[in-house]
Amino acid sequence: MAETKTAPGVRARVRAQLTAEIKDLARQQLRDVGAAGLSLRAIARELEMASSAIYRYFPSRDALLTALIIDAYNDLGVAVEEADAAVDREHYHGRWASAAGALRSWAIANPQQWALIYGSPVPGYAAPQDTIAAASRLGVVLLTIVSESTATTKAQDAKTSRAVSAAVAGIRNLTDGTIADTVLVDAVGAWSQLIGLVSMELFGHFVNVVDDVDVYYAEAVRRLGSLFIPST
Amino acid sequence: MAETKTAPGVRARVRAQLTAEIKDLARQQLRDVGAAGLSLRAIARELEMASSAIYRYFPSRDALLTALIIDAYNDLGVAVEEADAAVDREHYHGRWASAAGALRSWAIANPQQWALIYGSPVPGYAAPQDTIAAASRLGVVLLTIVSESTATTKAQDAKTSRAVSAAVAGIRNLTDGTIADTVLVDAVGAWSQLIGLVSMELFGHFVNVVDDVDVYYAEAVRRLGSLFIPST
DNA sequence: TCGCTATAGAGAGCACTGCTCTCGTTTTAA
DNA sequence: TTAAAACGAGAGCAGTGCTCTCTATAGCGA
Repeated sequence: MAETKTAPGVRARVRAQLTAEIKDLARQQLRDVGAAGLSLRAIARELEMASSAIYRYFPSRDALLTALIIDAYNDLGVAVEEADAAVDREHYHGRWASAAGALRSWAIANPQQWALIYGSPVPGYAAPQDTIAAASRLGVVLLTIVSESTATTKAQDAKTSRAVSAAVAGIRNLTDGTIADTVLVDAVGAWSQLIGLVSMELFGHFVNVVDDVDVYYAEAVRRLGSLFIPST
Repeated sequence: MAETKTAPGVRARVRAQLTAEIKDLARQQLRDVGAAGLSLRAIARELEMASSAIYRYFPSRDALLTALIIDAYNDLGVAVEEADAAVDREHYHGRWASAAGALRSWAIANPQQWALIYGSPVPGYAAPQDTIAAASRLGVVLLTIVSESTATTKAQDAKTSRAVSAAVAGIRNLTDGTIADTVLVDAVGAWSQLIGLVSMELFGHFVNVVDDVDVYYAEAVRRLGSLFIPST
């Protein structure tokens, strides 16, 4: 005996914490010098350990970035989910506005992480399978709002072609399947527009174009929502 | 006499050509390894010159990238301008579809250059003033189509708030100023949506979402255009 | 035509990067 | 208690952007 029993894996615990510490420092570096300037050696230096030791926790720089990407997807997903959940279920316009607002707020608060997930794919072009689950959270929220809001009016005839219907078949997996094709097309368009609006703002394309982005974004979201959400 | 008169600057000519050669090799490297992997030394190696000699032509790696960015903006601008010009002036829906189609076609043909201009800002966050002229070409084309198409129906009352009107004041510089506020808001939204759609596709966010992007994009563009272009 | 100056290129070198390999040490599991 | 797995350190390799110094030369004015 005398096994001191330092919990199932005192080593695993310190490992998890050190892993988190590395990611925190990486995020801090992201803020300071951007993804391009993220340096494993600098992180090791700040941790006062040999640079080679970092590789016990992340096998490569890209692996660290991938971990940060997944975290960012989940972070954003949670933010938008909570914003949606904070509004009365029947108030679809409110839910849409709340979710869209949370999207932009999160992006402004974490611009480098936004760039990580919606900017150019940083590594050689590696979109690991691990990310897709986390990545779909945002889409699920937005599509669900649209889907639920139109559930009562689904009798409208969808006069899109069969080709269009097939083109958006994949996205049906994220909905309950009862949504009309025309609405689905508009919803994906609206989704893309939100991403576009936020990216344009954060990446500097709205300079000398849109002066008061707060006001403009709110108006754009409102008009966007009124396209497919039946007026109350 | 006997001045051999080797043209005003034989040296300037070879310099211009070498500069172009460097940019060509850089674009090639962009295609192969992406912006992150672009290496001045590798270019110098292929040119069979000392790495330090490259700095006679571009003072830094970022300067090279900036030059490529400006070229990309102009390239894209020309492509969209030509697509617009190829359609009968009065056929606004056709012009819109043609311009939007050219936008996506160019992006698919030059994905790395698209990433350069609409992805995350690669350098430390330097948006040089030189780029803004080239960058606005796309916006001018899109806004002009919308502006001209609604010129005949500008009598519609713009029931947006004064705040919204002020928010989009900057963009009026790119139009003739007679466009209604509501249309302006929609036009900037449509513009952003096009950027968003193409970025989503190129950056891999449409995997398992939109299966036939060709068909979907065409439909999205059509529906987008019908928002603010009066039906023929 | 001559000579001076701006320009082009070469080479060495600095500080930095990601990553690998080896070698002790320590924790864990059998 | 012992063998195995995990950990950290250090040296080292190949590569990077960029700077400095040096030499040759092309193009200009006198």
